Amino acid sequence: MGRGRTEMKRIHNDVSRRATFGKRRRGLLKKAGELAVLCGVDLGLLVFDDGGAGKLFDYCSPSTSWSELIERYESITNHKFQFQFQFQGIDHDDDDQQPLADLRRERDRLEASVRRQTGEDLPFAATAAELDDLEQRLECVLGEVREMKDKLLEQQLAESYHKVHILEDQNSYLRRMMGEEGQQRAAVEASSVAPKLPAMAFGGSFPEVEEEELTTLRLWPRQLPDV
Amino acid sequence: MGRGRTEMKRIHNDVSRRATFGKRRRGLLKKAGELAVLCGVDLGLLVFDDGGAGKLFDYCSPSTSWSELIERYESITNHKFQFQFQFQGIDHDDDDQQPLADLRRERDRLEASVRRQTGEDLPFAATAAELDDLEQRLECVLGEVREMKDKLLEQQLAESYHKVHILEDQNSYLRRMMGEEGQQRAAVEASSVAPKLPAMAFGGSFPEVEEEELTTLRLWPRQLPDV
DNA sequence: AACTATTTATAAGA
DNA sequence: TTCTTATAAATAGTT
Repeated sequence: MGRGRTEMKRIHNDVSRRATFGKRRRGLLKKAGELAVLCGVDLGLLVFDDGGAGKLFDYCSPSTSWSELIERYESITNHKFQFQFQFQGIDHDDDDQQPLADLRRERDRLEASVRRQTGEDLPFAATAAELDDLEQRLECVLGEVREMKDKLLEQQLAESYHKVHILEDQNSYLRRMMGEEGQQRAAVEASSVAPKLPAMAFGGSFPEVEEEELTTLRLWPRQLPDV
Repeated sequence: MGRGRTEMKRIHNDVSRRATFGKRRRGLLKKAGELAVLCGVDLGLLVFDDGGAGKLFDYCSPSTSWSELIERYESITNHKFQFQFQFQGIDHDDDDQQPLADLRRERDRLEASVRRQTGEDLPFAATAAELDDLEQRLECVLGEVREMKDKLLEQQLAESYHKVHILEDQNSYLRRMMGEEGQQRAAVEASSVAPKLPAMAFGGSFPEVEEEELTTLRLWPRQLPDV
């Protein structure tokens, strides 16, 4: 797809290969997401970028997780993968983990002190490192969770403001349609939990919010990764 | 691509969903192969067909294998499936294993989602309560990990003090045995770097600490702390 | 990163 | 199902 057909072999020009990688990778991830959503199937896509940063791109369908996918794959293919425990430090480029750094430094100091006194390495070093690693990862995940919670609350708040606005509009329209005598009944608190007004309750004349608008403003668009 | 645009939601008509699944699945697998060949990268695609036969469709680039892909994925995302293994023998009650497994699964899902995340959109639906719960559990586990680490360090420190004490005893005994003339040479600072005293340096007469005692008091028992 | 000429994928129909 | 075809989407080459 493009200007001229593409030979199906490795692109040797470094620049065009990188460009193509970016474009096709994006396309593939998008299509993977589309397939998952349109057909409601579980799938996963893993792409490794060996050049440069050695990044990883992946997609897995919303209803599942990679560990689940792998488990299912294993059970189907009857393969058993041995996962090695490894402790290569994933460098955390962010230096904002000051208390953690302090803790680690303190521990290093203690270990060094003990080594100085005993001339022996700590046989627990592996376990201590494991705990350290575990702690780091937990901190990381906890941070992510908190961030997500913040975002969630923010969006929910925005959404509820939007809902209030819609309800106020409906309310005022309702009052106008019903006239003075029904006003007391219809004047519900806009900010309280208001039951959805039945669409056809007024002979189909009630001005529903446009479906299109509801779609674009809805809280959790099952949007495909725009990667 | 086709006659009319396609709404990106699950196709409800069973026949067209199946047809679309076949077409798009083939297309996706083809494009995955093209990306792998054109750009010379490692990638893998897993698609599960839940309906009917429960078939599995997959592709992985010629230069690699699924087990390798999974290993690389593990090492990059720092997933550890034996994560919970670290807690075995430390957890007192076995009831703690279930929340851990839950936590692990939750974390997998979370990490995948966060990685998928672009811009401000959260690609999966989560309630604030769920995140709250997750946060609490993470905090709890994090607390446990820190506690374990602290206890480890405490224990190691205490044991090193004990060892220092033994060395001091040996040292003073040594001084007594050697008499006044050797005292200067032997009186090393107990807390400084002390070269290991050769056991048989004094004709086998040096009163070694009892082996039995050394065992019970031995500094670094190769076992998990009995926390 | 944007653009656009083309190719490719595929939705609906046969 | 498979083939056909009109049309949407992806993208190669270019700027």
